[in-house]
Amino acid sequence: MLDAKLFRSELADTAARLLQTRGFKLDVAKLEALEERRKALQVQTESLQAERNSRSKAIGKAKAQGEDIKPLLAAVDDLGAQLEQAKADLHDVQNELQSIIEGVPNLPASEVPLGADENDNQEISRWGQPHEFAFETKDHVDVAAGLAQGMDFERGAKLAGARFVVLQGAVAQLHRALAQFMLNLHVNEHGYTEAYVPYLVNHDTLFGTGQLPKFGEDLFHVQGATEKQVPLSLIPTAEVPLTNLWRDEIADEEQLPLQYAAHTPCFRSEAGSHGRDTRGLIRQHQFDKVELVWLVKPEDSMAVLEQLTGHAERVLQLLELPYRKVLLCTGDMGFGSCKTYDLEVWLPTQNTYREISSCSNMGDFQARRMQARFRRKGAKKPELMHTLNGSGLAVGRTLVAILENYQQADGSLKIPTVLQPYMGGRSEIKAS
RNA sequence: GGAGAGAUGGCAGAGUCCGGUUGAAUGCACCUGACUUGAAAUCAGGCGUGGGUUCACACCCACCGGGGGUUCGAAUCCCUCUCUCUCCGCCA
Repeated sequence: MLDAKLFRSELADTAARLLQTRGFKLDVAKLEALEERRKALQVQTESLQAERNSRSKAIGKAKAQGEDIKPLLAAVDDLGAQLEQAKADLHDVQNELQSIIEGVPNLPASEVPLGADENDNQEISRWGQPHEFAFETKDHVDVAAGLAQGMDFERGAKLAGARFVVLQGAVAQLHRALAQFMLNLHVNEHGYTEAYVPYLVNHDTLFGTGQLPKFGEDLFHVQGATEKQVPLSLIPTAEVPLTNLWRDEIADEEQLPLQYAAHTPCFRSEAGSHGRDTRGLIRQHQFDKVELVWLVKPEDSMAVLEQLTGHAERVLQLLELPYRKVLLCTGDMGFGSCKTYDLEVWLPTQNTYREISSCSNMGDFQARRMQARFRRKGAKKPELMHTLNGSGLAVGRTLVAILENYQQADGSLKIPTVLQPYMGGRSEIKAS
């Protein structure tokens, strides 16, 4: 959510920037009209309230002194109805304004390249050399099939439906090893606080990070057994619970920065993705991810984005997976982000780089929705924090990358050195 | 699942029965000043959040877990939801 001031004093400029950077059309005339109406109604409502308050006070005083309050009551007779009407009108206008403002994406940072879609993203760097295979490579589905059928999509479909999988044996173990390795790295070496969080969250929480009200159809929603229970939704990423840890709170300056890491499952309905990445583990309704979240002072957030991205890169480097780092253009960035780096891992069978991590500086966009603030030492007014998040990494896609990059001619799989301690010291998974 | 108690400012804790100058006593914490070589102690003052009008000074509105209601007026009365605690039952 952007600062309401941008829709008042700087409306024309804001609209121009949104259109230029995100192709987002702001209805300036409508906003101006609504704002004008809002101002008039709010002034009217508040002055009616002020009048009611003072008259009620007078009645109280008169009554305490034993005077006759009947004439005073009569004088206040029609105030109630007037006030009720003004309140209702104001409420309507404010709701309308609010729903427009809530739907406006964040403004990109000035250094973000202008562009319409992923074709305009800017490659920043590449790390590692894609391995030359002396044999015909199999994709991760086929590699896993040769490892005691460790990846079972038929059974996944039987149990739950399309885009679900069952992992078994050494492949399941490798999946777990990856998550453990990543979480340990971030907690032990990068200073993150490990967190275990709810996988179901309420709508206030989803509003805070920006999933609601606009992107509800990307989520799985859960209704309790009784009508009266509050509706919950499965988290699409641990960013949601981790960032919301500080919703409606004011931190002391010295408590910042806060950094959290969590390994959680993530659930996405993938509505609108029919036919995309239908084969394999790339796009599932349920996948695991190790997520990194920072809550920082505004002046630190850009530097922290570099640091955070570096932490995700470190995972790929230690796993010796070739990747590239991409700065997303204005048109390809997420709704709430002001600057995003994607990390893309090399997949030999697709002969291309595929997204495995996305690291974003959300600026104060989420903090404003959440009212997550901090107070500088000696300052009176609290300020909004900046929030950042990044995958470090998506576990399922990392498993894909390992199956494809570490496959051997005989159908076995080499285990990356750093994972071997998590695999009982084994250096390979034999073909079955 | 059954029975009961509760939710007030950064924290603790009055006020709620009997609605009225209560945005809320008091204590602690915190900030500023005085005293002190410095500190402690003491004294004086300050000290919630969001929003609106205004160039500004300032003024006004809302908020006592959330939502709704009664009333000229609600922290206080009524309904409802959520959460916390105690006891019993059940359970990974």
